[in-house]
Amino acid sequence: MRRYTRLDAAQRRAAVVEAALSCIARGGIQDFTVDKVCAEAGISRGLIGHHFGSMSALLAAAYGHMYDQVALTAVSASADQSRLGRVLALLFSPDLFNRDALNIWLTLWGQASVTPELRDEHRRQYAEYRRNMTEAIAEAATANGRHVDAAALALTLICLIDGLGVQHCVEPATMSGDLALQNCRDLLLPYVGPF
Amino acid sequence: MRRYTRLDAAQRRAAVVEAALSCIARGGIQDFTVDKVCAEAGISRGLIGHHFGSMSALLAAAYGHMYDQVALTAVSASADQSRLGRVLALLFSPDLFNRDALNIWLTLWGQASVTPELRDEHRRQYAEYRRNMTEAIAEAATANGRHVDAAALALTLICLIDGLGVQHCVEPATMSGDLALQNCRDLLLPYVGPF
DNA sequence: GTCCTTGTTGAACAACCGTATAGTTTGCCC
DNA sequence: GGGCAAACTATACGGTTGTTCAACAAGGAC
Repeated sequence: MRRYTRLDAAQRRAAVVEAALSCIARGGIQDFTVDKVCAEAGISRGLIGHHFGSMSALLAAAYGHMYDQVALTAVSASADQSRLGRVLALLFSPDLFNRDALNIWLTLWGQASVTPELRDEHRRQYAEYRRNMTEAIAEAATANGRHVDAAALALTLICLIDGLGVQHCVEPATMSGDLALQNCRDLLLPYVGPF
Repeated sequence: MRRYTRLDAAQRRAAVVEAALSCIARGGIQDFTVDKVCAEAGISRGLIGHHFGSMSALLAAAYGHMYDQVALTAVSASADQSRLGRVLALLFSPDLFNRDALNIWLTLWGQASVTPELRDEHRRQYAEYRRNMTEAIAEAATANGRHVDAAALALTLICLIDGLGVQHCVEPATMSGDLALQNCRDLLLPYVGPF
């Protein structure tokens, strides 16, 4: 009888990352431990070291996976509205705007503000995030014949999005995805007009 | 020779809380350990158990201390502007809007979203926070003869404030206190008018 | 000066942490 | 069906975790 099934290295890595994120969603960074992640993934303790080398490397991989997931969902978004409208609808869809996912983000931010490697990666990712958002805002504004400081507005918008996420994470009843989306639209409307 | 100096229980508790917050500011929840807090406070390991019973109780006390600190600073704020203007100027003053303090908040939010006791306390405190902000907004709006949904606007504003704090925490160069304050004023201006 | 409350120490404890490593099993290749 | 790379298990290890507890000492009361 088979005692275990081998997986391709890439597949196993993905499975372990998934398990790590589940643990973080459930109990924050306190539940990001060798024992708990391995139990969640159904593997033995040694495998994390074999595939990732260390727990901090696994955390970095998990961080990257979160961004990949957003980018992946972005591709499949419907195209029947403006780019800005699409991005916002995506960010507040149940797939991304839910307690588990936002709890993971909150935990990762806390780690990023303390761990140099994670912080650098965060800044790289956020720079691209800001660039994309700036473009989307500029598009919407020019489509309405308006002139705005798109970069500044994008930064503000991103901060609001993050804050709405924190609120949903700690007190979901007060901040649904729909309400959060509406808040963002209200912020943008006076500047870029309808989109 | 004296081997140590006794402190009043209240004073010692305050000193330990202060040390705990220093540790959290430096290294997040990972540095919130018995050894590190005691070293920071210059006391022996047994004293935390004696004064707080457990580390989670110490964390709850530290959480409360953070709110007390904001309330205390609020009392000493100058009165030469509207209440809303005062509150915002206070929240983005260097005393409250700095990396150490915001790193503590970020860490505490992450814990609150995972620990039931902390989460309940957070909700209580935020309910009052929201109430105060709603009143301040309503005052400013009526002073300008405008009518707004003050409660909804207060919730949005608070989320923006939190998001700006996260941004400053992880990437201080992109979000100064002055810029954060301006962002909040820009959010409010279209609704409540000048304040 | 002696007592007594209580703030404080320091060590002991079991449980858990992340990492390293030696040995086993799997499944593909030839 | 034998060989082989590598995915995987299982255990051991030193260090750190939070908590407990008996003994000590400081400083006011009297």
